[in-house]
Amino acid sequence: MKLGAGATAGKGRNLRIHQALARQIGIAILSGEHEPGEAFGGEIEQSEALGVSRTAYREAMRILTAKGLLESRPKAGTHVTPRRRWNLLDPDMLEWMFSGTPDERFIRDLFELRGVIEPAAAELAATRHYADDLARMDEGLSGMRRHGLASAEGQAADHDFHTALLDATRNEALASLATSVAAAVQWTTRFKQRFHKQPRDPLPEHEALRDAIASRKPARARKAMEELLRLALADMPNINMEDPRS
Amino acid sequence: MKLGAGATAGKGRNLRIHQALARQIGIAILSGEHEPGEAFGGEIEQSEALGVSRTAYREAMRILTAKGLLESRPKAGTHVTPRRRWNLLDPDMLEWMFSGTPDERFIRDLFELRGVIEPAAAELAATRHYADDLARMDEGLSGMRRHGLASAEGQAADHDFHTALLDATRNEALASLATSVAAAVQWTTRFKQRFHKQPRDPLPEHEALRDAIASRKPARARKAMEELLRLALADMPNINMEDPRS
DNA sequence: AGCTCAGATATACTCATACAAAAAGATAGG
DNA sequence: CCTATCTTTTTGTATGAGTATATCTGAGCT
Repeated sequence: MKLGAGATAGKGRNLRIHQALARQIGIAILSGEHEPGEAFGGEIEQSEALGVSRTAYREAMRILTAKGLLESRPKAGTHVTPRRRWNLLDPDMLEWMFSGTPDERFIRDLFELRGVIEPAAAELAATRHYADDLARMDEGLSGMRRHGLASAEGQAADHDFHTALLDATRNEALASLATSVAAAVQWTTRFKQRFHKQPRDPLPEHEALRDAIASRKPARARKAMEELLRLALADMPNINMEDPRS
Repeated sequence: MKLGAGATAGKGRNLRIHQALARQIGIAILSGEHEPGEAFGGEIEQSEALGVSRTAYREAMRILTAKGLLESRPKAGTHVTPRRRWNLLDPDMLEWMFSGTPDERFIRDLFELRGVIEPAAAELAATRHYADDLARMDEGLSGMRRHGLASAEGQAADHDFHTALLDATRNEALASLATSVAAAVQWTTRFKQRFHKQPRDPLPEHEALRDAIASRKPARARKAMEELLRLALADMPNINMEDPRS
């Protein structure tokens, strides 16, 4: 089993062996290739099968353990932990999860989380933001205007806008959910691009939101964000927010 | 510099060297002993200074890198990453953060996050919960009744109640915030115990919340959770939710 | 003076091997 | 049948050698 060069188009660049291994095995676990509770083979066996040294293999295991995917004890061996213990909102985990075919149900969950976090964040940002927060949001907006949401630059600008908003809450706990929110945003737009040839331009709502925050109206900011999310959801016809079972 | 046996009373049990090291260094970084951007010494130098092998030291670094605290490149060395990249909501990180004297401002942030997550979660749980979710919540409640919130068992039962509620949302993204919410809950009660000799019993609100969920009334469940949080906040006189700057 | 490129160098990274510690499982004793 | 001890498997730790790569240096060119 080879890894390394261009393992996964787009993101698989220049990773050290232990990182590439962690990514590869992490993706395998997240995609359901290994059941929770399943025992991995011993270190020697596995590292040889993968064609890497025991050192590199062990360092990969440390990474996966740190993210709650594995646990290992002497004599007992290494096992996949129950899903409940996985740090699903970890940035790397999200990247791994979405590197392949993402689970539609988890995208729904993420979008729902976004629906919980962002309206509250908008409200807080409206009262607490500083000038530079607004500047960052405006920069994001102009980037979206310039490049459009079809391009990678435009999507990055969208990302920046939402991250700036979360930072403006002056709440580090909320701000560290930026990656999770960004993942939801990313897949929202990706779905839109997939289903509509001519997707609706979400810029007006973004600007309304920005203005509500700039004028320090918390209630209006929340409403603006909720409207933005409502319209975003409307563009994802295949996502059903009502039924929790797939 | 010694580590190992009983490093931090209460939690420092039976950790392997790499885990103990990661914990120790992680705590040091989180408590501000190392500025973001600061360069660590080389592996050889550091591992010798700590009296451990390079293997163990490197594995500790892998763990800390996985949590976003460090990054390292050949020739450049190992540096502390900017705070914005830290995975503050990672369970281990929370444990490390609260092992010493916790930052009061971050507790405020966590409580605010709780205030965003839990009302929404209560609303969702009311419509989506299954019988076993309710059973778990009831078990938590009876544990709180039996032991009281002054005891460790009672606090664990409280923890279980809130975790069961998050699980009842059938949303894995929300559920994986359980540890963060639990940390906030834990410090809420800890503050209460510290300031009031005879802290108010929060059981009535918990029961009202449970009943609202059991009878599948989303709006009432949200209200009940908001009331619970309002009263909890009232018992923390030193936490000021208005001023974002400490 | 500024830029491009080639080389030197420091540093993390990988590998192989040996040994230590821990914990699950087997075995003997009560 | 339960308890304690011994055995053995598996991860954990240590060490030394060698590799790869990003940064830095400086020469040569524009």
